[in-house]
Amino acid sequence: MRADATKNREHLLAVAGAVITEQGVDASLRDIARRADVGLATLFRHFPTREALLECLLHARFDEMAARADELEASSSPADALVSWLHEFLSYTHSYHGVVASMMAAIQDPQSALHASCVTMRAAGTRLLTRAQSAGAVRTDIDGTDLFALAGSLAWLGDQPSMAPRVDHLVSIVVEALLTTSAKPAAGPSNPGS
Amino acid sequence: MRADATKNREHLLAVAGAVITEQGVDASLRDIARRADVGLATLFRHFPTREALLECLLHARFDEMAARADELEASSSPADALVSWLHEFLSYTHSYHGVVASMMAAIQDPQSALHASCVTMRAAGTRLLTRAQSAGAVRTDIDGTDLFALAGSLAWLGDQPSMAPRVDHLVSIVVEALLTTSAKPAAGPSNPGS
DNA sequence: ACCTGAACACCGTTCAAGT
DNA sequence: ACCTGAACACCGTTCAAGT
Repeated sequence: MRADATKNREHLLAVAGAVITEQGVDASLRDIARRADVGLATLFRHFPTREALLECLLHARFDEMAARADELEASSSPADALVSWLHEFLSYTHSYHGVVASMMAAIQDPQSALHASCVTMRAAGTRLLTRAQSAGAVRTDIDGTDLFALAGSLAWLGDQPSMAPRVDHLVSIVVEALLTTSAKPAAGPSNPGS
Repeated sequence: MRADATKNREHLLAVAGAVITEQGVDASLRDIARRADVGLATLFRHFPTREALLECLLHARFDEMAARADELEASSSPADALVSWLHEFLSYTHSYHGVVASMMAAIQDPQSALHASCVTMRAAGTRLLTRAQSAGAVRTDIDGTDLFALAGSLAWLGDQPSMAPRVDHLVSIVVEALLTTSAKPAAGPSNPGS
């Protein structure tokens, strides 16, 4: 790649990151090119689709999230690791308005530039989920895609200004529904002590 | 209103209903006017905003949903009424792709043409929720807006083609989290038979 | 009183023409 | 090899001009 091309590409990514953080994933591509002082067609050749641009922006953080799952797997209890990771997923997606819709579309479209990253993300969550299920900490009637769906729907809720303040509360209710240890300790003492 | 105006208005509503059912709430208004064989400006004067058009399309069904809540209140147990109503809410919103996002925005914007209808809808759900809570059938740490949020997030999930098949399962999990009677019968024999 | 075509400022996408 | 301006077909919104 020619030197000016690399420079354009990097500058475009920086500007796109700022604009999308500010306006969401449906921000005007024309506006991004304009702010980057670059021809619109230049943006399109570097990133042939909006999703290709998104992928370059998100790739690093997606990998971090996968690595974070490994860390949590080593350092926390199965249930805590899963719950912590879910919270980090939510706070991350919250910084790019509308990104969950793109992720939901990409996860089942192998043609999408975002596909691989989403599969990686789902795999990381699935790892934590199955570990928690093996430990008997989480109900076994859901799989990694169900977890992905629940996380996505809660993330979407966080994108709605009217509902954002209540998301933490609703997350705790959904988490409680997943954990088998929430056996209503007050209700019945099935096996309380050792 | 002049006779031709009424005719235009009704024809526009019929066409808009068809197009939006087909393409979702973000369908092109220009396309709707075109299919209705009417000038674009005519559509704009009858319905000054997209939400005003949506409101006219949804109003009747919103009222039906509120009436349906009353019926269920009279005919079913508190828990069954709430769960049935939630399912009807989901199957209804499913027929207008993207409508839940509009509802979430409208519920806290009194300026929105959709505001009143959404408040009515939330009130209907709240009625069933508080009845179930009074009967001790549903957890008391959520209110009508939480219910609206959960219903909305599940409806959004149903709009995502990749996740639609799993929504029923996830709904049942969320419902179980709301009901206080879901004391995990398989886990511990607290009170199995009579 | 109501309708309409045209204008305006946007958008994503493509491509011939430049260097 | 890379960039760009201009063209194209869209979009929502507005308004002067028609009947």
